[in-house]
Amino acid sequence: MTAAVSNFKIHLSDLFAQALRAVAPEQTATIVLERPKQAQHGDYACNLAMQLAKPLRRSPRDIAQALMAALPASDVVEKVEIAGAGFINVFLTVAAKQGVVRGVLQAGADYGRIALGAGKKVQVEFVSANPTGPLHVGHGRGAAYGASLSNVLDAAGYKVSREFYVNDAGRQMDILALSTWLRYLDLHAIAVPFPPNAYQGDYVRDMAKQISLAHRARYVHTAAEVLQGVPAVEENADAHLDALIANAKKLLGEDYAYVHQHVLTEQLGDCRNDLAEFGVHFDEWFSEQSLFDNGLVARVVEALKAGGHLYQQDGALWFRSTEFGDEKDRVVQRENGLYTYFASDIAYHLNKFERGFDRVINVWGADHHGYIPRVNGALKALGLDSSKLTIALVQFAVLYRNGQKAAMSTRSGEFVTLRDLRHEVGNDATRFFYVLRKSDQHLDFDMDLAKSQSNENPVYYIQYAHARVCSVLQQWSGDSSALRQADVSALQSDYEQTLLQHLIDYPQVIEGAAEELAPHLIAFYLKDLAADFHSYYNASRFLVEDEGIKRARLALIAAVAQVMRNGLALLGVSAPEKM
RNA sequence: GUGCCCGUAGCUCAAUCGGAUAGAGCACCAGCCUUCUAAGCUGGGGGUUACAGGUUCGAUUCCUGUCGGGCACGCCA
Repeated sequence: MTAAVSNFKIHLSDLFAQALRAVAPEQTATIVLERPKQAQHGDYACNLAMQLAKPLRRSPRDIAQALMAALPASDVVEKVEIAGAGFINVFLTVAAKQGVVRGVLQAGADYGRIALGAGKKVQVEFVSANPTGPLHVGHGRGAAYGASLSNVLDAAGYKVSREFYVNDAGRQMDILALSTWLRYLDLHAIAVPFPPNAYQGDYVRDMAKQISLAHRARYVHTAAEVLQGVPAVEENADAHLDALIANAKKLLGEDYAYVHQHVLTEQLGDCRNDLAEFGVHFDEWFSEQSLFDNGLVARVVEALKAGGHLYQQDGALWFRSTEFGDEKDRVVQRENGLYTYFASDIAYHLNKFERGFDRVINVWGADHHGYIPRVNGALKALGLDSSKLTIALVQFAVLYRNGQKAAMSTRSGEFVTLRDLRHEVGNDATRFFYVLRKSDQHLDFDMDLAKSQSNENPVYYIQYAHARVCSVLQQWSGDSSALRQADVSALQSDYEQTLLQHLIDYPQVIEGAAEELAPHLIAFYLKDLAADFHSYYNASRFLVEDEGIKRARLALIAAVAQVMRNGLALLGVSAPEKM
């Protein structure tokens, strides 16, 4: 079992460990305490007796009986029962559970922060979209997941660095630069057919207009020059594009770098603004080009060569990734002398490891899963500890509009952008919807549902609960900070017990979400907490005559609101005081 | 064809790294507002967990096979 965080869990584990030593000193079973689904099974259940049944050759209930007798007394334990096949169910005293209210109110925004990470440095790299156009809804999920995951890890006590890998070195950027230039030529009445595999979006025309406005006819060349030696599109679309790029570089000379830089800066800036509006921020924007500029790509290839992991074939340089479990070997340097994306990616990962992170997490689209073995292989070949690297795969979000799949293709220009989605659905609902599924599950994002009726959005359900608490506290108009010292011994009802236990669970939810890299657990927890609060709200009154009861209940719901704020903050969702 | 992921209520999804009677929302039916927000609550019907075996005290969970769906299999990035 991993390090327990809850005081109750640690305490009870310790008690059971003592009982185990007394009953069966030679046994070393792990002590598992879980929260039963049903309240009648107590607050915590231990299956130790069933684990021991086989090695001890005794019936589970006998062993449970012995363990129970050997269990040291504790002032937080109300009673212990044996149930079912041999479960040992522990019931905590009400007083012990009530203590959580004060704990939450005193810790405030820090309630739920745990020491699991022990200050270890972890890097989370996510989004890392090619800066060749607006982010689309698929990127949005990676952004929401990566940002929420980073927040969760931060709350779990890790020192988190959020990073965006900028693919500014590849062919795609050249295609974007070319696309922009061709649109620019079009503005200057130079008739060159626009290739079908170039970037079609309107944003390309916009950039062309900017350049034209700023530099007039400086980059104009004749159609004959542009098309000189270019093979027909119908023959080979890729060769057609590459030849156009080559001509662009030749004709523009040093100006090509300007166009290239301009479109990169524009798109990256747009991407950064888009993400910032979405509440997604990065500590580092890491340039792929820098890996070439400082020679790290060349160095890493040399290192692999020196280690005997490379070989020459068909004029290209191959990495023997099959030795590390990959399906086939991979090219790191092409016949034309250019390094592959894989080569710069190895260099990038080496760089990550050299920066001294204890753990590196890559958030990738699930379509990249075939890429994992070669990256791990390369790390091993370089003598690095590949277990420090975790790839978190995020399945694509499929957008549905009018009950039909919305086509998404960056080049065709017929896609729905993340920005469109945010504006139509709202940032809160968008962030929440994205992390409402396990990340490796397909996500059907039904826009019509998300934007049509706000009351169908689960995020409003949680926010509404928070707003209700705020409303009650406002009408009470007392000193909220005084609730920290409130006597909460009046909290005895089933509704109140349920809420207390929920609040106690919160740090463990953080722990689980951090360990499993699963921020969706926070979303589900908050839905459950909100549901229990709404039931409580409908069944109880808070602003009652009895001062003691009133203060106890207000303290409880103030604690509930605090945990909601904390949880929603991790997901990047606001907690409005009024709705 | 090979590899990875997935298959749970009519729909969208849960189920505490093997636990007790598989749970929510939506939809459907019936109720609850002259007192703190009805974007809420209460109750009801809904299941051979795709299928067939196996492992053990115990399987939605682990293993094998079949069927069905998604993704990936470039000297692209």
